[in-house]
This record gives sequence, structure tokens and C-alpha cells, in this order.
Amino acid sequence: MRPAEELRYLILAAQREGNRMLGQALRPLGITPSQAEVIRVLQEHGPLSLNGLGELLVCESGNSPSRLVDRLVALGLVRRDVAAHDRRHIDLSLTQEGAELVRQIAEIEERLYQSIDAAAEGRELGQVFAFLRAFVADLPAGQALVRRARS
Amino acid sequence: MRPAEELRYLILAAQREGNRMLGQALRPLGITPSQAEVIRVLQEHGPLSLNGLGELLVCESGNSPSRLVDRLVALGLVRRDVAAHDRRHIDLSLTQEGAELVRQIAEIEERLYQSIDAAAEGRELGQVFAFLRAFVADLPAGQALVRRARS
DNA sequence: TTCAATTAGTTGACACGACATATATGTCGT
DNA sequence: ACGACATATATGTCGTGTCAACTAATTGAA
Repeated sequence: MRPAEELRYLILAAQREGNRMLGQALRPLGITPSQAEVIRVLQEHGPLSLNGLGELLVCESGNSPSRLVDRLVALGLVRRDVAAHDRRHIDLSLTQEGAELVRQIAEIEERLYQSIDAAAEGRELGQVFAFLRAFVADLPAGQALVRRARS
Repeated sequence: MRPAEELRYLILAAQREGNRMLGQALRPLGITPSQAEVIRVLQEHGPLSLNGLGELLVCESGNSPSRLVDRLVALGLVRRDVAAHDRRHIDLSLTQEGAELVRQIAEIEERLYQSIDAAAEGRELGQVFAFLRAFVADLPAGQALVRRARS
């Protein structure tokens, strides 16, 4: 199997399985991995408009994540208010309940990161970062990540 | 941002964007990336039962891919016959039309691989493979990949 | 000032992907 | 031959993701 092909499927496999593990771990909290990403981003960078949120999300590139946010509002974790100065904009922020979830989400993410660290044990990851950053550099999801890391 | 966290999102970003690119390239053929994976696997390893196919797919771990196959049957690209010896089994194989698509799919994949090669240009990927293989080694999607590469 | 762009968000449609449950079909012990 | 178990596949449900088309609010140029 050609290296590029194996790499393609390794990345697919890693993403799928990582997401599956995270989904199972988050299930007791009643939220999904994508929803957890929104909550974390709102906590670290909020308040945000829908577009502003979308520009920081890796899980949803391009579209505005209105339906993703809808469910979080329905769960009572996120509040959406029309902005005063421009009624097209929306101000998204965590509710009290949402803010209280952050701690538990962080703990669950921590466990995922530990299993990533375990696979990284004793390896030089410089090339891994360089390769992946190069691949996504010019693409929306890659830019979202750059914006997240920067601010 | 912690390395494991960046790695997590880099993998997510790479998978999403790669899949998006591939989806757009495949659109003129009327099929999706997952459907293309099924066709390729059937071409290289078929005929297969549904479970046998599922064990070779990275895109769908665990479940039997019956609905994925349904659509390919509806498109006239895959044939499903009940196995003679055991009526629980199904024999999946490409139709003539499906077999003719393989060539075009391969060309489109080739372009994806070239953009992967471009990002890999001048880098030592040994660590990338080692890390990703270690992460998925014990998980269904990782095992599917091992089975694919082996036969 | 008025109306054509532009911008922000919503909604419809479709195909995944994961989990759970259901329905055949076959196997094996007794 | 009968029934408990196992196997292969199908189906229901939910939450994404993606593309495309739509509405509403604002801007700005003739």
C-alpha cells in the first residue's frame, strides 16, 4: 500500500476512533464531542457571534453552526441573544449550567490526551506536527486551529 | 495549547478537509468517499459478505455497513446475492458498471495522494506512521487497515 | 432616498456514523 | 426433533457535516 494511502486511512482511523472514545466518555454528560468543542470554545473565547464561533471550530468548516448551537440552547447550556448594535448578529455565551460543565469536559478530554500521549511515548513528534500543519495550513479547519491557538 | 490537544485537532482537521476535498472530486461520479472506499475494497478483496466488508472498512467500524451498501445497490454499482450455503450470508460484488467506475475513482484518489505527498515533501514520515499506528493499533478501524494492507 | 449588493443567520435535503434493538437463519446439545 | 444459543443482516433513532437555497438586516452608491 502506497504511503500516502496508508496515511490517509491512518488519519481517518485515528479520527474515527478518537471521536468514538470521546463520545462514549461524554455520554454521561449528555453531550457529544462537537457540542463539547463548542462549549470549550465559548468558555475560552466567548462571547461570540455564530460566524465568530464557526471560525474557531474545527468540527464544522464553512457553514455557520446554527443547528449545533440550537441543541446546546435546547439543553440550557448556551444562551443566544440578538446583538444590540446589529440585529443580524447573535451573542453566544455559556449559561451558568454550561459553565459548570466545563470542568467535567476538561477531565474527560484529559483522559483522551493521556491516551494520545501514550501513543506518542518515546517518539519524536516534530515531524508529525510539521506534516499535519502543512496539510491543513490553507484550509478552513486548519485556520480555525491557528486562530484558536493564537488567542 | 497542549501538544496532545493540538494533535487531536490537527487530526480532526486533516480528516475533515481531506474528506471534503475527496467528496467534491467524487461528486461528478455521483458517489461519496465512503461509497468509493466500499467499491475499492470490493474490487481488491471481493466478493465479500457484509461482515467481511465491514472488517475491511475504515470508514465504518463495528456496525455492518448494510445501508452504505444499500445505496450502492440502488445506484447499480454493487450486486448482493444471498449465499447458497448459508442464507444468512450475502455475497457482495461489483456490477459491470461498478467495475468501470474503479478507474475513475483511482484517478481521483491519486490527486488526493499527491496533495498528501506535497505536505510530506522533505519530511521524515517514519514517526508519523509510528505514532498513528500505535494509536489505532488495538481499535477496530486500525485492525481493518492492517487486514487491508496484508492481503 | 432608494434600491442593489453585502452580511448574518436559518432551513431543507442527503448521506453518514454510532448505538441499540429486531429478525432471520443456522448450530449444537440433549 | 426440540429449544437455547450464536451468527448475519436489517432497522430505528439521533446528531452531525456538507451543499445549496432562503430570509432578514445593514450598507452604500447612484
